[in-house]
Amino acid sequence: MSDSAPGDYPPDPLLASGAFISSSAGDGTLGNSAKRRSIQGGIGVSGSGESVRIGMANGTDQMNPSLDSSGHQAESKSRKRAAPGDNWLPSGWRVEDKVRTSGATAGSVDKYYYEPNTGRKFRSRTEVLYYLEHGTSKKGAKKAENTDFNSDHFEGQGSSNRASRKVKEPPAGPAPPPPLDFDFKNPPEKVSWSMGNTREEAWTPIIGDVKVQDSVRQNWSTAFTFITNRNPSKLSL
DNA sequence: GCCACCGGTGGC
DNA sequence: GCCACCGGTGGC
Repeated sequence: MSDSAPGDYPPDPLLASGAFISSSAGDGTLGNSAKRRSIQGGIGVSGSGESVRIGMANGTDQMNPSLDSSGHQAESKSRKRAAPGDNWLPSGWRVEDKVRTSGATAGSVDKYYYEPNTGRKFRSRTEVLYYLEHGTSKKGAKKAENTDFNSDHFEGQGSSNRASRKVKEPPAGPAPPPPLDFDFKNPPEKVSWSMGNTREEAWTPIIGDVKVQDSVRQNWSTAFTFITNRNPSKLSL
């Protein structure tokens, strides 16, 4: 059935920042596959109907206008159904497609988004964007005004996401790390990008002679994703 | 009290 | 008609 290319999953979510690197224009099979709400005859299967993907900017955008002529699926609709794929997801985030197994809507799919560091769960793109902007979820936003910049990044990769009991706003701790950690006022003047070895999908940013940390690069990606999703008109800051 | 899950609908 | 989104609640 599924046949995505074997190399679909980067070894490390931190590497997934392909916002500007479109890998291969050939296999454009992604995106549409999740577009359905099949109601299967056999209900009653318990769990196990889920698939998880790593959030990254997949090379869905084809800058090739003359590739297909069977309909215009441009993104002119930017109200609701604006995200065919998950390209808007900042790198590192996970998406989970959860299939409903009972009830009148059995068979339909719910998407959940997980923040890489805390594992916080979101039910919609709207919620994710809100979180990226405010650093908190709408519901948990009571009076936790914490501008503490906890700049130590974790490696989102650890498989330690499991034992989390309650995933939500830290009741007493500092606010979550700033989702948008990028100094728009002082961007680096020059960045060199190099691809170290062929196996790696990611390019490595270098400023001067110093490699840029992965976490920093990821912040760039997150900021880029957020801005282009949220404030396309304010790109000129 | 929390969380996961389903129901229902507004917008396309 | 399809689908993303969110309200509400049942179960733990």
